[in-house]
Amino acid sequence: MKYSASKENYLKEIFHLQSQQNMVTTNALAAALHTKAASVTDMLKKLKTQKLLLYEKYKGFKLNNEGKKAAVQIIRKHRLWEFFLVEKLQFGWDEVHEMAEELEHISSKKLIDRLDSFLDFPKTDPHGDPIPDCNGKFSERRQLALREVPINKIVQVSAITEQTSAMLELLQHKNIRIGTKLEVKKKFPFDNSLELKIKNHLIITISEQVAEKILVHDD
Amino acid sequence: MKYSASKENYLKEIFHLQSQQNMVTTNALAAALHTKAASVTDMLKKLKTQKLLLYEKYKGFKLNNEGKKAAVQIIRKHRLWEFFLVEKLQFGWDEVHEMAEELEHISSKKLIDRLDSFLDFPKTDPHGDPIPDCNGKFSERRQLALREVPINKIVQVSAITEQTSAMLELLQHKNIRIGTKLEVKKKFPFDNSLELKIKNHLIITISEQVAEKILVHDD
DNA sequence: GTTTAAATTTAGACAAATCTAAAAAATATT
DNA sequence: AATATTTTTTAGATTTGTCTAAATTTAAAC
Repeated sequence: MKYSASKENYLKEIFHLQSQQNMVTTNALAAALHTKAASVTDMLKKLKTQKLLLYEKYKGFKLNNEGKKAAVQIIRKHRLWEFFLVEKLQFGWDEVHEMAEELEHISSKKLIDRLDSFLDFPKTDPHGDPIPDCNGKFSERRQLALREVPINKIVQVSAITEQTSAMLELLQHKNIRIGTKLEVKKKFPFDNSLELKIKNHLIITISEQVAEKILVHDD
Repeated sequence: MKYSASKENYLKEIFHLQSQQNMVTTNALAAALHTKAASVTDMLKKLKTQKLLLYEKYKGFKLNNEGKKAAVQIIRKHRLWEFFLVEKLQFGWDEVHEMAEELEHISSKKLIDRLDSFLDFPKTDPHGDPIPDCNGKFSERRQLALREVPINKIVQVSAITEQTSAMLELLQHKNIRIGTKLEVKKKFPFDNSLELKIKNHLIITISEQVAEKILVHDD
């Protein structure tokens, strides 16, 4: 039930790669973990012995249910800590990843469930990625780009697809972050810019380039 | 500037032992760390090489300034995390130590300084031990047992000298914890029990046995 | 002041996680 | 199909932190 930080990093990374492309290769995993293929092979054998992974030499590998469950718990921790760092300690998106990489290995399940409650059960992390609940379930909501949202519909920001500091600066200035409630009040066909109402009072304008990078979901 | 979790545990424990008895022995350190004397000797050599420790074979050892500075930073982290766990995540005193043992090894100084600020710069942890500030300074205040406090003087609870769960239960019931403001309204010479005013309104009674275990300082 | 006991250190081994360099298997190329 | 290339795995070494058992030093007892 408790794994080393290194094993947890492997589990998490395999989970990510395997949900993107269904074929995960030794080399790809090595690259993602900034390590060497030989080290990956070594670890795969250990994870297989611990029954977290299905693995046949030269043939490929993937997480079994046990492995996936473990990976999801690590992802939950990572994203909850990121949320905490941004929401409570006032860090920017771009600063929190490394810290969360350490915090995600804190073992106590009770701690993370209390943190979840303290943060009021957030559904997405500051980058907009979904946070699984304490049973490992992701609540999936249909996301769409802000520029596709109909006029006068209230939506909530769930993700930003471009995570640059230039974007962060712009959004901070305009008071937009994950969880912000918005309503599109006007669309200008000339340049596809939008006028938004934020939190029921402020009116701001954003450009087409920004509007297509902001993903939202129903309120 | 960054040390392994294991080294940090050694530094912290040497610091504690050396501030209690000025002679720290290999065996005492081994016992405190639940390890063996041989392992301690091995580590002492490494800490000496890293110039954190003054060490002469068979003669003894102690932290130098560098080592003390490092130890204090770890103690700061441990105590701030304990405070966070109790104050924000609603854990009891008796539950937080193990979790803090892990959290204290999270490396970011910026994180811990932000946490300090978020918690409003607490001066003592939930066990009443002082929390050093971001420069490593302990703010020392004169403490005295509650039974020694003069009538009608407002004081603040700074420590409980007996950390049992029976004591915790009693104090939780009576709404007393670290930081609580108190005023002794009456002393009964018959049994040395006290009547206290808590937070300017509630009047409660505590026994002599309890009153001698509660340390307070000026408000 | 020897001898005995206790504390400390060394020597050698082990587990986890990593690496380099070489071997083996699977793919791709002609 | 035979050869070349890429991918993956093995073999053996390294680092960190630990251990046991034996040796050494210091302290205590007689």
